[in-house]
Amino acid sequence: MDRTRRRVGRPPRSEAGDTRAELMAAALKLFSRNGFVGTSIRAIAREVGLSESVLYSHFRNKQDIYQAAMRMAGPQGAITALDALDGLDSADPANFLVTLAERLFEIWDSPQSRQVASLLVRDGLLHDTALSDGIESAVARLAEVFNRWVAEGRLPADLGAAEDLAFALLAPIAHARMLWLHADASPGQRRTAHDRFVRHATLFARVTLGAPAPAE
Amino acid sequence: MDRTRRRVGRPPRSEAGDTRAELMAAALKLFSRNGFVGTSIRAIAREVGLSESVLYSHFRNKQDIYQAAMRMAGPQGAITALDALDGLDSADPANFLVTLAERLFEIWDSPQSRQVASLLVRDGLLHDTALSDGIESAVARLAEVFNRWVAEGRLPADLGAAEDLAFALLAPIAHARMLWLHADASPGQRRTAHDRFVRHATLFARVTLGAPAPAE
DNA sequence: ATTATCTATAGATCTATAGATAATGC
DNA sequence: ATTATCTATAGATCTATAGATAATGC
Repeated sequence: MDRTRRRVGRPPRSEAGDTRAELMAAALKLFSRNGFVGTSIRAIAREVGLSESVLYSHFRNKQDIYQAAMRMAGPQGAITALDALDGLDSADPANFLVTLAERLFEIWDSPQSRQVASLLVRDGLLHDTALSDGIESAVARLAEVFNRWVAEGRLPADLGAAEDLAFALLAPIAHARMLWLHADASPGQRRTAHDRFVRHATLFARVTLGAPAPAE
Repeated sequence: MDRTRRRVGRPPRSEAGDTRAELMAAALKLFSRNGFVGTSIRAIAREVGLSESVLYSHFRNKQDIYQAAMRMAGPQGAITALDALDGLDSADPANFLVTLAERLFEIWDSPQSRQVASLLVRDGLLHDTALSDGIESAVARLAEVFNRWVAEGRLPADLGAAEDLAFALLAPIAHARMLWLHADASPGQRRTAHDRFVRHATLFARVTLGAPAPAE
């Protein structure tokens, strides 16, 4: 990351790294901290220790760097977590819900996911359909699980619409993510997030299923 | 807002408006849309139809405009809504909760509140303590109400910590606000937000109080 | 010959200031 | 005299390009 200033000309093999990947990581870091307009090509190059013109041999323009960085970070969302838990949902509902919260925490606590969260929030992507679509489809996906539970008699039918229940479980977790799992969250903030994730899932399980929460 | 280009010199009385207020409103609008760094002094001046140098006779610098605009918009938060409902909480708990959701919607649906929401989300204020402190104190304030209800036998004592319950009610509402009650939300998005606010409060009341929701 | 870097620079902003100009209110 | 605006401009960035330079791989 912090190479010393190079001399003119192509650097020798021994000093070569994966420049493109380093540039994308630096870009994601700075974009997430200062936003798209708040981050200059120059600043990204300086972060990696290169001249700014080198970015134009790897990317077409600033927008292209942004897109490449977002593609690299990938969409590690709630849907992924739900898919991974597919086998577990027929076993113990309360355990499923708390495990889901734990799983979401693990995914969203990684440095890169936290940078993506900051970036989503910053650059209008929040107000783009990207994030709200993500929430909507995760809610719909979880609602299917709840409907199945109702059909199987594992969940009372008179609580309310499955979609409303799914929103009531996921929205506080998504909210805690945005508040406390961002790019430069302190260890304390990350603990707060974890605490909120688990306590909310536990409360939700107890109130809707009438069961005590499983031991952590 | 869209005055034609003025001629040199102080404008006659007939054309004078409240320039300072117009500048702050324009600044809030543009900051909320494009962020602090994404908004130039020049753009704010052009929005009001004045030369950019006029901003320096009303404000010290760009940062000063930002602060003035935020102060003008004011902190119309959940605490305000809770205070306004103070008399109601001893009457009908379910009604109190749904009324709170309606009240929060009214406050946060105004154009200026929506601009503030966008701005909070954009310029790191989300990651500043400002917003998370706001949530924390609103949660604490509502938890007091819940504790009183438990003491009065209006709310079952075995549901969980009052603070967790308060978070479970408020976080989805705050989340829906950030997703759908932003600066340039469509009428459809604003309806979605209202729908979410009310449906969540209704569900929450039914599940925790065991009572049917009051008619809207 | 190709690739990965560099230096230098054009042209477009942007913030902020200096100083001119014309209306207002005493 | 004071106030509210204007024009003009200095100085600092920023994006993007042109062209030089040195290592690599055939």
